[in-house]
Amino acid sequence: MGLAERKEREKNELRELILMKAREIIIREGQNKLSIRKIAAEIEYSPATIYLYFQDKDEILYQMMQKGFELMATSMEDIYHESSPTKRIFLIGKAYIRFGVENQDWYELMFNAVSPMNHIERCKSEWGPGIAIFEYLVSTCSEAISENKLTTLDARILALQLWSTVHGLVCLANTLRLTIVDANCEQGKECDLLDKTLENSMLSLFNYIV
Amino acid sequence: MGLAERKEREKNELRELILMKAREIIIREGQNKLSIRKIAAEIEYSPATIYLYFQDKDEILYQMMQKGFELMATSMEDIYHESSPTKRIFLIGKAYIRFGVENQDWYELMFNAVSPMNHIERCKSEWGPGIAIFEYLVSTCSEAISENKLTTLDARILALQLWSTVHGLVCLANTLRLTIVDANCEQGKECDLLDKTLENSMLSLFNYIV
DNA sequence: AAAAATAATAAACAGTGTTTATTTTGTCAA
DNA sequence: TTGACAAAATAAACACTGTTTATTATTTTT
Repeated sequence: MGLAERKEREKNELRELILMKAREIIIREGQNKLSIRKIAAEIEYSPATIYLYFQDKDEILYQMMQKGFELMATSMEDIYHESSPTKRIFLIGKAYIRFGVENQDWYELMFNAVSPMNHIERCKSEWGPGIAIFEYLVSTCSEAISENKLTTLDARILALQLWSTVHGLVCLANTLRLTIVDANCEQGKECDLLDKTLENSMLSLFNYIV
Repeated sequence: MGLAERKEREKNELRELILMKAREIIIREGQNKLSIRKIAAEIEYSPATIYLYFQDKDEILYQMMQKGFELMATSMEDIYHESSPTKRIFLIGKAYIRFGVENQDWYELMFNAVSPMNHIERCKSEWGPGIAIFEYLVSTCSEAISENKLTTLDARILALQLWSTVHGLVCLANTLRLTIVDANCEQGKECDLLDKTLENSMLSLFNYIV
């Protein structure tokens, strides 16, 4: 008697519909324009209904964050083909920055927003995809370190250095701080400064061996 | 006839009172709890009155940002005594991170918030104190480069590398991303990872000469 | 003292997230 | 098929938010 299953399926379908619409709104109007009431209006349910499927707005944002990680993962797929770990790190950095400036709302959600993290407090150690990306970077750093015989370097610290650099760059760019420091670097468009700084960071981090 | 002056003074006094209360609220309850109505209640005026002294909330946030820069500047005062530019850069980095994690709300306003920047759009090139700090870093980098005879380095790029790294670290720490990646690094308290990464960055950025 | 200018406000508008009590809908046994 | 029960959906309210407008109170000037 597939009744319970059907019920379950229907519940999941509405859950997915809510997330889908939320995604559409974020893409169309930006993250800060997303509201429970707007989702409700678009799926033609009352706002209260959404609370039968999600604990609160934070949980929706948390789910959106997960979707963002999926997006990022697919945008980085072709990098894995690169065999040289050093070059791979460079490509990861470039792709990371690219994703960050081209998907500002997702990026904000994934790496800057605190409200979806409030939700994590409850279901501890659930920032899975985020950790996965970082751990991938760590192991790539390990490979690169042994390839370049830079035994003095700690892979974890190196990974964090890289992450901080690109994260810092993306944040500064997205919040218009680079525009101010360097007028040539306008929001949205490809910015030399970003690439140049990343390149320099790579060079110095690998002790000018690259 | 000091009437116009008195009027002007009174107007400025209320302006300052508004900013003072806003500051108190931010310190007491955090930036996202700051509201026009709360300020109004605390200064015992109606919310509408505030709009006679400030265009909108963004302008208040912008003014708060300026206060934040003053705060940061005073917290960095003793660094100027250091004569070695290389050491000075390191001290700036440490002080920057320290300020960032200890004054999260100010930091958010100064280096991450977009809404006060909306206000900048109107009164272009007004992120003065922010630029000042960056330019100070650039010139310190220049000194350090010539001191260490690293003529291949561009002072501006180097400054941006440094800024990105510390900014990235502060952001990751403040938004709980470091907590997740490294369980030993809890919010608020001094975190080894921050210092270690900064140290490593300094080492690599200066080509292991330091 | 009357007129003009300035300052302050009450009330409304259009939003926000969330909760509670109520109503509608669907399921299942008698 | 009908009545009982459970599940799903909602209307309405609560407590907020930023901002505007028309009105009232105060102060200055004539």
